[in-house]
Amino acid sequence: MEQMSRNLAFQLKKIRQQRHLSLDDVAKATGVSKAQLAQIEKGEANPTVSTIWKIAAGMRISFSSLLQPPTAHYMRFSSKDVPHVDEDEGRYRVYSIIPYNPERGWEFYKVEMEPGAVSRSEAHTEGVEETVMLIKGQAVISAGDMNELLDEGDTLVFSGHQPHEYRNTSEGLTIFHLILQYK
Amino acid sequence: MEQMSRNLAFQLKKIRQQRHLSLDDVAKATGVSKAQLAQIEKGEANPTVSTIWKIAAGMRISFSSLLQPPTAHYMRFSSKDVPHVDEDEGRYRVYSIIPYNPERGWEFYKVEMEPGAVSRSEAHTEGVEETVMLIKGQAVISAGDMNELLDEGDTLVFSGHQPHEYRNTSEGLTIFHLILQYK
DNA sequence: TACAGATGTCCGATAAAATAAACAACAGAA
DNA sequence: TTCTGTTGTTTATTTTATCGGACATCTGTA
Repeated sequence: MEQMSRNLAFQLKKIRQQRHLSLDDVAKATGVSKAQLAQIEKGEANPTVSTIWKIAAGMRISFSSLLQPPTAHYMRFSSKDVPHVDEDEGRYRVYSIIPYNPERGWEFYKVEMEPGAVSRSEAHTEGVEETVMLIKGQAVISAGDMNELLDEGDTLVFSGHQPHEYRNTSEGLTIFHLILQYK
Repeated sequence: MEQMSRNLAFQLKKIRQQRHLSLDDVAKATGVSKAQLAQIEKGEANPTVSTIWKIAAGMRISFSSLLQPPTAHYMRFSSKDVPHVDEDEGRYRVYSIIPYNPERGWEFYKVEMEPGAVSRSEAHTEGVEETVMLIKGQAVISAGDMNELLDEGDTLVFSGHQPHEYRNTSEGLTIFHLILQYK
């Protein structure tokens, strides 16, 4: 969420400086007060859509150019404090490595399954694509008429639009990475 | 402005109904209050970016899909109350037919020039492209080393990144359409 | 130096966005 | 019918986005 404010702050300041405009100039061109513009450029604001509209219209730019994240940027997700959810009485553990982000459109999980653990998922609405990369152990993934056994190094891509099931068929811990791609 | 609210209203309601969710469901998934969601779906709200972020993230959709205007829609601009600006002592008249819109990225003008009228424009910042379609009369358009004479039916496209000039070289009124394309 | 203009920041007041809770309308089930 | 749960709407309250104006800082100029 304040991811957005940072992008906005960066892009607005960049465009304003590229055009050699002062805050007063932009305020005059957009109808947004100088104070508010200053707050936005410092990333300390949470503007309304009408404010963003005024800025985009006044500056003759698109929304996307205002909301785009700065290029050549990187982001690190620490292995500490990764939120996780348990199923099947703690024998199926899901770690959210990269949470969903509207700009990105996908999310990334690490999953650990104890021997014999099972997880069932309802059908996700419309176009969700699941990508499973098996790191350690063995798992069977079923959906409709699909029934695939994955060993270490195997990767499976399938549509999540129907109910599906993950099952650890090995004697030990099974670990895999999971990407959920939306829309 | 409230163009935005309408799009948002339409798209959110559409997605919610496609997925057979109630306002309570969406409220739980996004962390945005039911009351606010109801207002948004009715187009009576002016949400903040953080609210939109929460909705997009919770519903696993992108911003663009939330802000896109409904397809198969049309919009009429009446010839009445078209705002216009005068230059060169009223001998150069600019009518704003379609004002700039951040989703569209361009704007549309009708221009009327009395005989001998001249208009000079400063260089527009960065990537502005001008398209002139001459409807009636005759005009010379100059920019840098370009110097083009346009007759009825002629069209000229050029970059507006340097100072340029419009001049009516005919004996009568000259009329042309002008599209300004940004970015 | 003093001055004037321009720039970005800060502050109090106000309008409005967001929430939680109460409410009405409606459904299906006993 | 009555009851119970689910839906969307409305209301009251809190929170905050926005504005206008005051302020401090820094120019370049006389």
